[in-house]
Formats: sequence, C-alpha cells, structure tokens
Amino acid sequence: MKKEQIILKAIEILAKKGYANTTTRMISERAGIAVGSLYTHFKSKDAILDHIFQNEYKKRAVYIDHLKEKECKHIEKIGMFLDFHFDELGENRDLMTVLVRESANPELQHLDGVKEFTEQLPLFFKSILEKAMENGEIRKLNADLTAEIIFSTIRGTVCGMAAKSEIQELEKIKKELKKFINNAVKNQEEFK
Amino acid sequence: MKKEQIILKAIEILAKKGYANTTTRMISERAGIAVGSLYTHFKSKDAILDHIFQNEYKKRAVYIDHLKEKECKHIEKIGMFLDFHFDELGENRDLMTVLVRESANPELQHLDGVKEFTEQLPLFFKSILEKAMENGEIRKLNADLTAEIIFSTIRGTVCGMAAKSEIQELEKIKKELKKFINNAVKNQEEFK
Amino acid sequence: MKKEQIILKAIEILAKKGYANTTTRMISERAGIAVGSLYTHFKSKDAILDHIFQNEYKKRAVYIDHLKEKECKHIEKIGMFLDFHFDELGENRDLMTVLVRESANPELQHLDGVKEFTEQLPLFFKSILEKAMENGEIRKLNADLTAEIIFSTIRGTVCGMAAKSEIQELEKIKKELKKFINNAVKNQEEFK
Amino acid sequence: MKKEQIILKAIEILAKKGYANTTTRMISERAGIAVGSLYTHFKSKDAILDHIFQNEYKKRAVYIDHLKEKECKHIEKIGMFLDFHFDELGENRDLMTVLVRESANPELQHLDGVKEFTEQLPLFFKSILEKAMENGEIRKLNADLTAEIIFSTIRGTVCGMAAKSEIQELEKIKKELKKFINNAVKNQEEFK
DNA sequence: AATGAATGAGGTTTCATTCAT
DNA sequence: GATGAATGAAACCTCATTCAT
Repeated sequence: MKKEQIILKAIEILAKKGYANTTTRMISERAGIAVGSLYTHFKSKDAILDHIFQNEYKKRAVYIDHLKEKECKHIEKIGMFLDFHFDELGENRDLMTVLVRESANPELQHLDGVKEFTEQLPLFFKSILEKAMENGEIRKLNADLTAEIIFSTIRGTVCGMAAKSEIQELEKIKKELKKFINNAVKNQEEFK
Repeated sequence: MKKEQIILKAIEILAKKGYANTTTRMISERAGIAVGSLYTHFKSKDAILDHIFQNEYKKRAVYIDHLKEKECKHIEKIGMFLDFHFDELGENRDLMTVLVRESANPELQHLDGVKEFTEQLPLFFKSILEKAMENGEIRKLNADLTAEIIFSTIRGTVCGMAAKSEIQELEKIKKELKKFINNAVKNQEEFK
Repeated sequence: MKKEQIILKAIEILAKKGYANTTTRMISERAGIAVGSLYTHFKSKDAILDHIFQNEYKKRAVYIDHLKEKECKHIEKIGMFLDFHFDELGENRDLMTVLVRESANPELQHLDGVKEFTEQLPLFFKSILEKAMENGEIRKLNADLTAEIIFSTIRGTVCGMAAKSEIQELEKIKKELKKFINNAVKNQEEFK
Repeated sequence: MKKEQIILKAIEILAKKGYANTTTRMISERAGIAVGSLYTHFKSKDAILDHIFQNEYKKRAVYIDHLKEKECKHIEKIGMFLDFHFDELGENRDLMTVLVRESANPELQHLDGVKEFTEQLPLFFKSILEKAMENGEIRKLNADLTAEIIFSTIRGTVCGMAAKSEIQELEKIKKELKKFINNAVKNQEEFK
C-alpha cells in the first residue's frame, strides 16, 4: 500500500530531523513520488504525523486490552508492556524516536493521534498501579503521578538513549530499565 | 543588562511554542526592541538558545562541584540535585521546559551549550552512582545506563508533567519522583 | 446526456464561486463522476465555460432571429428581449450569474463563446435602435453607445441585484428595468 | 510612499488580468521589489485589493458629502457624480476597471473595502432619487431598485465599454450615459 | 468510456538575516 | 548601538491535466 510506504519513509526523516525540520519535499523525494502526490494520500503534513500516532496508539491499545485479560500479577504487566515497547523499538528505532519526540511537541498537541497517545497510555499505567496496590504487590504510591513518571521515564529513555545505541545494547537497556522501574514501585515490606 | 532581558523574554516564547515555531520577530517584539537589535547581542537565532543552555549548564556544574565536596552519603546527593533542579523549576518553569524539550531536538545538537548539557549531567549521575555502589549504599547496577535513565526520567517528567501542573503540585511531584528514584536504585538488602 | 449533466452542475458551482475559484474536482464531484471523465467530454476546464456561452448565445440568436421577423414597433422588441432574458433568469438564476460575471472576465475573452456573447448581443440592440430611430419611435441617440449601455445595464443589473433577490422580486425588477430603459430611449416629443 | 507605489503597479496588472490571475510575484516584479517585501506593506494579497477599495470609497464618500450640501436640483447631483466618476476614469482607467470588475467578484465580498463600495454607493443614489421624487423633479419610481439599476449601469458601462475605448471617446460616452439616465428617470409630465 | 492516483509547476506566505539610516 | 524595511530562498499546498488500468 502506497500510503504505508510514504509513512515508512517519512518516519526515517522525521527521526533524523524532527517534525519542524522535515519538509514535504524531503518526504516525497525519499518516497520516490512527486510532492503533490503526498496530498493524494494525506490531507496535510500534519496528517502524516497524526496517522503515525493513530496507528501506534491502536497497536498499543490492542496489546493493553490483551494484557488486561491476562492472569498474572498486575505489576508484571508493566514489565510485559515494556517488553512489547522494546520489541517495537528493536524493530523500528526511528518510529520510536518520532513517537517519543513529537509526543512532547507543543505545536502538535492538536492532533487526535498525539493526544490519545499521550493521554491514554498513562491512564493504563495508572490502572495497573492501582490494582497492584490493592493486591499489595507494590508499595503505596500516588498512582496518577507515578503513572506519569513511568510514562515519562520510558519516553525519556527511548528518546535520549535507546535511539542512539547499537541494537545489541537494547537488551541491556531494557533489563536495566525494568529493574529500575520494578524496584521503584515494589513493596519493600516483602523483603523484611 | 539588555542581553539577559532578551533571554528572559525568549524563554517565555520558546516554552510556549518550541524552538522551530518561535520567530526572531516574536522575541524582539516581546523584548521591546527591533529585530535588528537582536543581532547586535546575538550572532543568530541559534546563539540565543546556545546562550541559555551554556548558562544553565554552568549553574549546574557549579552546584555539582559544590556537592562533590559535601560530606554525606553519595546517594543523597542525587536527591539534593533533584531538589536543586525542582527549585529552579519552581522559580522558572518556562526555562525548564525549554531546557528539557530542546535538549532533545536533533537540529540543535551542534550547539556547544546543548551538547554539554546533555552529555555532562549524566556523567555526574554516573560518578555518583559508582561511588555509591562502592560504598554499598545502593544495589549493584549498570552505572552508565542507570545514569542515563535517571537523566531521562527527570527530563521526561519535567517536560511531560511538571510543566503543566500548578505550583502547589510541584512539591508532591518532587517527593514522588525522589522516592521513585531512591527506591529504584537502593540496596534492597538493607531491608532484609 | 452526460455532457449536459456536467454543464448543469458546473453552473451551480461557477455561480457561487466564480471561474477562477471553481476547480475541476468540484465539478466532477458535484456531477458524480471522476475528474478524468470530465476530459472525455470536454477538452479542458475552459471548454466547459465555452460550451455554456456557445449554448446561451445560440438560444439568444434564435430568439433574436424570431424577433426580427415579428411585426411590431422595433422598440417593443427590446422589451420582449428583456422578457426573454428575465424568463431565463427566473428559470436558471445561476446560469445568468455565470454568463454575466464571466463575460467580463479578461482571462476568458479568448473563448469563442464568450466573444460572440459579448460582441453579438450589442449589435442586435444597435440594429433595433437604428430601425426604431428611423421610424421615429425613439429619440435621436448614438446607437452604438446606447446599445452598449443597454447591454451593460442588463448585465450589471443581473449580476449586482437580480442574482441576490427572491424570485417574487424578479417581476418587480424586470418592470422597473423595462420602464427605465424605455424612458431612457423614448422619443420625448410624443408627450408634447 | 512605497505603499502607494505598489498599489499603482498592482492596479495596472489587476486591470489587465483580473484578481485571480494576478500573482504576488507579478506585482512585486512590476513594482521593482522582492516578493517578500510586499508583505512588509500588506498583510496579504487580499489586503492590497482591500486597500484600493477603501481608498476609492473614501474619495467618493467625501465627494458625496460635498454634493449633499450643494444647492441645486437633486437630480443634477447624479449627473455631477457621473462627471466625478468619469473624470477619475479619464485619469486612471485601470483603477476603474479594477473597481468595477472586482466589486462583482464573489470571492472578495468579505473585504471591508469592497463591501462598503458596493453597498454604500447605491444608498447614495437612493437618497438622491427619493429627494428628487419629493421635489417632483423625477417621475415616480422604486428608489431602491432604480438606485441599484443606476449603479449597475454605471458599473457595467465602465467595465464593458469605457475600459476599452480611446480617451477621446470617453466624453461622448459620458454624455450619452448622462442623457440615458436622465431620460430614464425624469418626469415625463413636464413635457406635456 | 470511465477512473482516480500521479504529476509538478506555480500559488501565497514566512522568516532569519542584512544594512543603510 | 539601534532600527526596521528589504530580501529571496524555501515552506506548504493546489490544481488542471494525463494515462495506465
């Protein structure tokens, strides 16, 4: 599908240059089409980014629904979500860079896809944290804030670090990050 | 000093619009001077941002030097640095938003100030973590990666959350974040 | 006939937006066909307008021929022509708006249909005026100029006013305009 | 004044090509400046036309105020206004062409200058016609409609004819048009 | 005949930077 | 030092037209 082909090439450039420094001409050239042809597939430059975020949000929403029904400790689900996230990262580093960077771009908060992505995912973390607290799996904490912190930690880590690293490093980073978050929230009492 | 006046006003706009969507005209108007006058104080638009980052990096470097000589548990120093960071945030929210957002902007990585800011601070965390590990204050961890994770966590949290919140919320966020990081790195053994 | 269907829909849009602001896509969408299909019926966008003008010119030419053979005062023929014109206006307001507006568009003067429409109709008025003068039906006047004035008056009135008015107003406008023109040209002597 | 220089050159092109077919580049080139410089003087392409109409409306409004205070037959004032109009036409044919043509352009009706021009002038004719009727200077007629007809007649005549004619013809056209309008409205009774 | 994705020239507008005053 | 009009490259987007299906 041509539309997806454009998205793929757009992500490459967006990852490297950032949204504001990516021109429609760059995208069209990389995609091997005329500038005008971009507009037969997307209403505007914005719409390309929106499409990317919508897509990725949907993927995550589906996975989260799947997680919700899983029978395991709630807190493990955050680890699983991290796995999912890092798998994606392994497969498409540029995509993650774009998601992470532009989701913090103030000029793009009007896009539905971006809004969903930045608002819904923390809500997921929050609900997991709340259930894990009820179950005594983790220490008492402010679910709202901590959910945002986790979201931010993941976002920041991916942006600042993972994007620059070699593939073989990813596994190490993931392990470190999981341990980091796990310790951060876990119920210290059970060690006593 | 006129130069500092420009910086102050520039930060206000940069925080709200992002670097790419901030024009030199906006800055000059807000600063109450002519566009041309910007260029008697700064070589270019870039240079304004560079100046901001240089400034802030120096402030942190000074504080870090001061911390290094302090006699206390190494791990407490991260907490202190967080305090310092959040005090700044309380005083100048816009500034923090700019630092955090633009330090992740790929188009600005050529600026000396930005480079120092993003490279040197993790090095500081790393050195603290290493010493704290030697001292048995914290669990064994990959100092490199964890330093980056902490940097990213702070960066992400400020950008995604602190910037939007009311002042009275800041204290709560800071406490939550300190506990989060503290737990994440601390030596679980001591609970046994 | 498909061709006429396209014309009909094109007129609707042309009336509302003007030629330059009417796109081939708009026309094709309104006509319920693909853009490409426009070009199986018409050589170009221009050609659509040309076809409209050709059509309407022919209608008028036929009516004028019919008038020429009529046995009545010459000057009454202008009134009759006005009736014919306003009947058309009553039936298809959009069409009249297009004819009137685009016949004054300098970028369309190269179209045969447009040229005929703007050049031939005044000639008709002129010939009537000349005969009416010979017959002493009207005052002495410059037939050339007055013919143009009448044409312009009709054109201007339709464009500026008739197009905006309610249907029930049309009759009033027509009466007023006929009286206006009639008085303007009539032989004052006969009142003495 | 540079702004007026741009207007002058813009009018030349607008007269020849029409608004939609006049590009900002054409205007800037003819005015001997860079494209971007247009925008230091005008907010947009629209604004150039608006400026033209505002200007001309003001000129007419001033003259009309002057006419109102004149002591003479009301109906003579329309003749005077025609004189004023044709004097302008003699001095700047292109300007008149633009005023006349674009005042009928549906895509420009949102401009304040255009609105004033097309709405206020007929109101002036109307008020003259009403007073002239009270005074028995002219026959009984619908002042509203006739005012519009006169406005349209002038507009149409200028556009369709005067714009194309040689200067020496103008005087003839003006005389013919004055007589035309005069007869059209005058009180036939006085001839009895 | 009908389609509609693809084209690319060309439209309007923005903006960092310069320079004569 | 300060000014702000002028610059022109480059941004996003439109649209009449074509052509493979």
